[in-house]
Amino acid sequence: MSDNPMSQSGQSLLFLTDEQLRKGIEAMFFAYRGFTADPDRILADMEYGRAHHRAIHFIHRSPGTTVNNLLSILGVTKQSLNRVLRTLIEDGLVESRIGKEDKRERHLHLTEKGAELERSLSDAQRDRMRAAYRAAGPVAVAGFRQVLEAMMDQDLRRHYDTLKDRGA
Amino acid sequence: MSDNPMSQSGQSLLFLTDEQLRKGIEAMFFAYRGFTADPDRILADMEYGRAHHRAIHFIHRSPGTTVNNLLSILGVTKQSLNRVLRTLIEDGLVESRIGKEDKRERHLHLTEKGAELERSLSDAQRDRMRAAYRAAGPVAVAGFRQVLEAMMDQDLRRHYDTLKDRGA
DNA sequence: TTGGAATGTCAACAAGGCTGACTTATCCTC
DNA sequence: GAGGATAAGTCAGCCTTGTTGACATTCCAA
Repeated sequence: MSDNPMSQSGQSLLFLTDEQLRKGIEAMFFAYRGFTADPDRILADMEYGRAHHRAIHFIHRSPGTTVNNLLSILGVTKQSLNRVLRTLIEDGLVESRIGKEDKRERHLHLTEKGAELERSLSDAQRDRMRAAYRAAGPVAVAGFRQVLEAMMDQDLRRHYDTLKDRGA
Repeated sequence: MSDNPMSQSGQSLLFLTDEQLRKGIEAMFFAYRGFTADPDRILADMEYGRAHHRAIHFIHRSPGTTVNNLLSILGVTKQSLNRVLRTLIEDGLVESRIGKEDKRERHLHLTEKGAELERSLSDAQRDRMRAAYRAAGPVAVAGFRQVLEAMMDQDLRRHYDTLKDRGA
């Protein structure tokens, strides 16, 4: 199972050693903590958590999305999402409109108040991302995105691509 | 707050637009799901969760580490860690040895059984990481690591560097 | 028109974070 | 040697956010 770094017709595959992979795994772990730290701090002051942030983010990205669609993006059960959604609706951050075509569906939109929170959360997260991007430079950023995209599950990748293409 | 892509003496800063940053944020979100998916599947069959995986990983990485040190790496409270650690010790995956120098300390080690689980978890996670690395290539991987390292909090970065240097 | 499929809601439970208060054992300094 | 500081562990109780199960509503196709 251990790698042979110089196999494959002499081409250097040193970046595929177990040691390099382990470093990548730990980098993901620590970086993700930083990635969520700023929004988490904002949310902690209110009675919301990371789940609320995720819902707000994707409703902002896809206004009018249905609960079912949101469900498959977030990868949680509808009961779990529902609890989060209910508090957001009660607090007047999200609006749930009964579908015109199919009355079983609920279409989700941010209210002005919801959009405000979304901005403060994504500003915080973007600031950190921008600092990291700036420090690493454009070539590194391209590589960063490539590796992340290759790391996704295929069905999640579908959602990601759909979102990616929309506002480009 | 919106970016001016062509500022800074004509140098292209297109990779710092809000849109690019948003794509990076979503890439992190979806990729992290993939990153944890395989170990999660293995753990779900047993009565363990992601918290157990993290403890096992870092005990494996730093055999003999103290509870306090593990605490600061994982960034959780001792009550939270203790719950996890207790089950691992009871199940014979982790051994807790009283310190030779300082008898207040407990030094943590994986048992053979614990090392076995660690291998099966990290094999699964490494397989995915390897596939992503291979698909993206060495240049992309270098960029990936640079951006992640720039994204960490400074105090976490310390832990990361300490670990990184050890087995290199 | 009726039964199955899909959408969404309510209730209850579990994992794993958290705080606070406390004990025990050990170390170290005055 | 006494007393404060430190390492570890414990108990109790709370919150968020996952889960399953049961159920109502709506749509659509046989």
